[in-house]
Amino acid sequence: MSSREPTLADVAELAGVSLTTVSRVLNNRGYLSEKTKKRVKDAIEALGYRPNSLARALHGMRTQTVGLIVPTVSLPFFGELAVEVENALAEAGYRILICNSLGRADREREYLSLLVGNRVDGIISGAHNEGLGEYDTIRMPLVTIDRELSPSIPNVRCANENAGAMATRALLEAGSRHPLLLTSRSGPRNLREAGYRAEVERAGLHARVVTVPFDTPAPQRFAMVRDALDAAHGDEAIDGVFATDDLAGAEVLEWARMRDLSVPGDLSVIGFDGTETMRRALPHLATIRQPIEQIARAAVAILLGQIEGTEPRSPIDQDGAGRARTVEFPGTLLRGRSLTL
Amino acid sequence: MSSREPTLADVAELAGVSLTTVSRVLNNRGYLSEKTKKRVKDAIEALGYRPNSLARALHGMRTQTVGLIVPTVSLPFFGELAVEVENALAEAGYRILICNSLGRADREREYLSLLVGNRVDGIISGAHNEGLGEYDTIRMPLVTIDRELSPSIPNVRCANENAGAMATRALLEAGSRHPLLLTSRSGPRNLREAGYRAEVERAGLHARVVTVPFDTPAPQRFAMVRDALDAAHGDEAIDGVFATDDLAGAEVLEWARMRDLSVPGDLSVIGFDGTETMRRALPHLATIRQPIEQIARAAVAILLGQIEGTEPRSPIDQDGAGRARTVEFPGTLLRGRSLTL
DNA sequence: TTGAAAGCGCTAACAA
DNA sequence: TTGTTAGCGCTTTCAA
Repeated sequence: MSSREPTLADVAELAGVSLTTVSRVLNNRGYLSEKTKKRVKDAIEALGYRPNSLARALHGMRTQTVGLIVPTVSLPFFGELAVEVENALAEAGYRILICNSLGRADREREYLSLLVGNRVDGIISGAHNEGLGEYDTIRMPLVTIDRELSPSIPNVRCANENAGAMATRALLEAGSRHPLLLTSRSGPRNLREAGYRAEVERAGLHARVVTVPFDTPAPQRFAMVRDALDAAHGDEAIDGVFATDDLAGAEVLEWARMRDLSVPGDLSVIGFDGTETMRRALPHLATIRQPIEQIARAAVAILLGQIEGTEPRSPIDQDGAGRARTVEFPGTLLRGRSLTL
Repeated sequence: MSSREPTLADVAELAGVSLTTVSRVLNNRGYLSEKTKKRVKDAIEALGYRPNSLARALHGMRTQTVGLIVPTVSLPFFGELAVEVENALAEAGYRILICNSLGRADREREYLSLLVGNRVDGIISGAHNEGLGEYDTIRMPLVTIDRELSPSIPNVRCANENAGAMATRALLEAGSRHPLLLTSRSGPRNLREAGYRAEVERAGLHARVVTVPFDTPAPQRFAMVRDALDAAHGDEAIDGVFATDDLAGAEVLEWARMRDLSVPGDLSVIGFDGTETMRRALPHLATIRQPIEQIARAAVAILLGQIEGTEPRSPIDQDGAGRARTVEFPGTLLRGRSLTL
């Protein structure tokens, strides 16, 4: 807009000192007389000068910026995760560059490039399309959240398998004999599913898994849930559902209402995540709360340890071998009317 | 990690050409023989070279980055807004730097400084603590979303006053005679409130407004809503509530359940925002949907117009005088079981 | 078709 | 206590 941003030189000229002196005042380094200090500060004030962080970073210094890649901050879990990561970073004087991959590999690839191009000091990824080779190219500190990318990259997450078992147990204790799992992608990498399967088998029951992909667009999504649940229900009456996220849990509740199933009379429901937003929206939905703040803090601590080259001697996990650390935090069962009255 | 990122010089050396040539290949400028082009490209590939955008931007060029300030992306409205803004920007080759002010003036101030320091090309602010003088210092393109900051700064928003009236009318049509407004800050700048008041008066009824600040921490928040509604209800039975955001609407529903008020039998409820997340979580909550995508696109269009110096001759609004444009998009009434069965 | 050299705004030796 | 100077990685005249 109005002309260009003032530079160090402008300040120096106005204050009648050299560039170095201004730089010193800015960084509070070396010996300065109070008088020049004041003169420089006044000049800075008068011009509304703000140091150009790009030039600063170019000098080989840190950018003090960390990239965070998530599927989309519009989902409460990732939104809250982003804010917690931002808070943890802010305490250490770092800032965050948030990237929404939307679950698309091309966007994730692009963002990875962007982050490297912007010389962030490190990356936290909570969204990795499996098989994105680009991560191997990354020459900077990297930590993943939730999904594990590779055994050589530190991973922080909720103890998903335990939590999955906990949720399933809660359904069984509420009397469910035919508990069903509603998740977004089934497979061996789905640890919540593994917990569910283990617990169901232990009870001598059989597992039933229904899948609705995470990134299904809004209009079709509920229809898919409805159809899938209808099909399963016709097969053998569903009397309990463990949905691996709370929004899916909400859809189960809506389905139950449509089909005149009383909750928890005919059907118990438990979700996953326990974000603040979903607690406010549906306080009666039982769920497993992920310790988002702890996860964010641990991820940041590990990353900053790598960046600053001083692996913090944190109490959390330590892997003797060459393998990176994996840190798991337990989830918390939040009971609610959707489970037991 | 492994050593440092490769630079232009590294590529040039490996390819056996000059820096200029590599730069040319990168930017596809000037005449190059196919042979050198290929040699350079191979070298880039081999080294995994990624241009340093900071150095590039330092050269007075655009950073192709726009800052977005919102209270917090953990709230669905702002989360979805951020993603839409990001999408609109991406189409134009720009990226986004998301900042969560958390409603704190100090953090907003800090972020403003950060954005200027990072030489973003422009700022979109959806979170302005009133009376933050810093905005006057901003020498770059600036657009506000929702709340108006100053008449000289373009503002894009939902037609809040109309929408507030629409919501109120919906309650009245559903039979409410004592509709109450639940909002986060009451006052003349609250346009949804203005719409509510106008409609209530037109119907010859009296306005009742209950306030629970936006940034009340989770545990206290519901208690405050409950107490305030209890007090109002004891005063004169509430038979309708217009909550100026859907999460507050959800709390009203919860309060009604606690107090054994049937919805919509005893009490009609309508919220505001209509985000995808809240539609999934509470599809039966009537609401006014804000056209988030349109808002985001318009804000980006206006901002890029300023940045690129070609005010797009958009159909939307045009202000003859020196005042900036204000763009309003209508909200949409989404009926639901909380209003009428 | 290619290269040499200056400079973007800043920091950091090295002098004075 | 302050200033001079040489880069950081890149783009861009101006020459060749």
